[in-house]
Amino acid sequence: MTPSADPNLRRRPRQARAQERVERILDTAEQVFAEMGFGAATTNQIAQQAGTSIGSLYEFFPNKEALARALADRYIARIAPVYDTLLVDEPSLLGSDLITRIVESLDQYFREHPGAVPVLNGRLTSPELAAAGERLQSALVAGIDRLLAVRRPDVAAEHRVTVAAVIAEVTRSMLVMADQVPLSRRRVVVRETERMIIGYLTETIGDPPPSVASPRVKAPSKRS
Amino acid sequence: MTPSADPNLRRRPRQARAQERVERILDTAEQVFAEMGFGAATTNQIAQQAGTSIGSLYEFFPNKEALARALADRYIARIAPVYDTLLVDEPSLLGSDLITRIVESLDQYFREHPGAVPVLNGRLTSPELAAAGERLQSALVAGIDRLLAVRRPDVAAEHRVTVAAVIAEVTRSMLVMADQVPLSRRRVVVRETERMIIGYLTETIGDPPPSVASPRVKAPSKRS
DNA sequence: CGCGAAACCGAGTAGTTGCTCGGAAAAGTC
DNA sequence: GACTTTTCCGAGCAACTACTCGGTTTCGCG
Repeated sequence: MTPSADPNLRRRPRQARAQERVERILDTAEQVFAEMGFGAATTNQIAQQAGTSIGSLYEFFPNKEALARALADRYIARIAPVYDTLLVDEPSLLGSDLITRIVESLDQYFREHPGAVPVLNGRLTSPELAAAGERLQSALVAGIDRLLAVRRPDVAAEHRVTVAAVIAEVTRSMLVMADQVPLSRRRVVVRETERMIIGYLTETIGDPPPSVASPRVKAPSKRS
Repeated sequence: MTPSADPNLRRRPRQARAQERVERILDTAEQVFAEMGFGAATTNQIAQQAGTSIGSLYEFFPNKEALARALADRYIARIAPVYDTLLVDEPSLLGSDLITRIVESLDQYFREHPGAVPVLNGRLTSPELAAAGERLQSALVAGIDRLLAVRRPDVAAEHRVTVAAVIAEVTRSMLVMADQVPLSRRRVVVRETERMIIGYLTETIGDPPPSVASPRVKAPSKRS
């Protein structure tokens, strides 16, 4: 069985030892790309820092760009399930709770996968990685747009997509900021992000959907 | 008078011809750094694309990093007056008008100096340029914080600086987004940015709207 | 003009980079 | 064990990089 050959790999690692090595190379590449940018990073350094040899690196990866591509693919694959659960609608949730869920989940993901931040941030100067970041962001916009469409079918599509894009962008940039702030302030920043977006959403589109025949919803009294 | 020798220049250009050349080199470097990142950019390409020779480039700039440093300094110098007028308080202005002024002025600046966007964006992988971007952002945070302090001396300083940082970050990221969006939608994005920040500010710190009730912004053909 | 200073040039240099290749070691299979 | 396949290695190569240098052209000014 050939599980669809990866075009980013010159040869698929068959033994566990080699698979781990490939992963370790990717982990290191992620780190080095984030530190000095794609252009300035050297494959020799990546290999050495990954505790292997350039020979081994090029045994599996045909060239430097393939490294970036494989990295990008890995991000997409890893974050896909998060997006899937995130962007599935649950009618029992208020709009504001939806925002909270999105922001909190992404924040948690970034805490657990620090290397993903530069990708979302767009700080990695490589066409492949930049494209991956944009794909991720587009998926987020589309998902939020879908959620909005379900809740407020009366809002014009054009306006809706603008709102979705704004929400996605603020989410992204604020979470990146939260990631760079001292750990003790991280929660504060995340909460401010949620407050800001919820305020914007409410004012823009009108959070409580009175017209829709929605089953009653619990109203957690949270705000001031 | 000797206007304090520039440490980024190996020799100061004395003739107009040379000064223009230096500027052109900086303009090109800005463009090339933005396109491919500092690490991947080559000085030979910069020289060629600037319509000059590497010899001339190195006649004035001692090395590649100095190029980035000079570029950073030029940004700081160019944007300083904008910040100065922006962040000076005018008591006649409402808080919301202050926000509008800040966002509009920065947007105008970015429209007139497209090369500045990547710097603010943090997309330029060079310690010097990244530091310049951060300095700019810090200045913006400090300025907003000052404005807030004057208007709401009762708000705790710690909270105030958080709010200022949030406002500055959203301003930055949204203006970068506005810059990358089709020109026809740019105004829309800028306006949404203002609405969002004003809403956040009002809710957070309670902007006292003395006379007029808060203007219900843009509710196009939809009732709630 | 003339002449010194400033500006300009680009082939060349030392060093670095991405990447190859032949062979040694380890793992899998019988 | 013996034989095959996979994995690993790192010296070395062609290409490219940042940067130099000696020489030429242009400017400023009397």
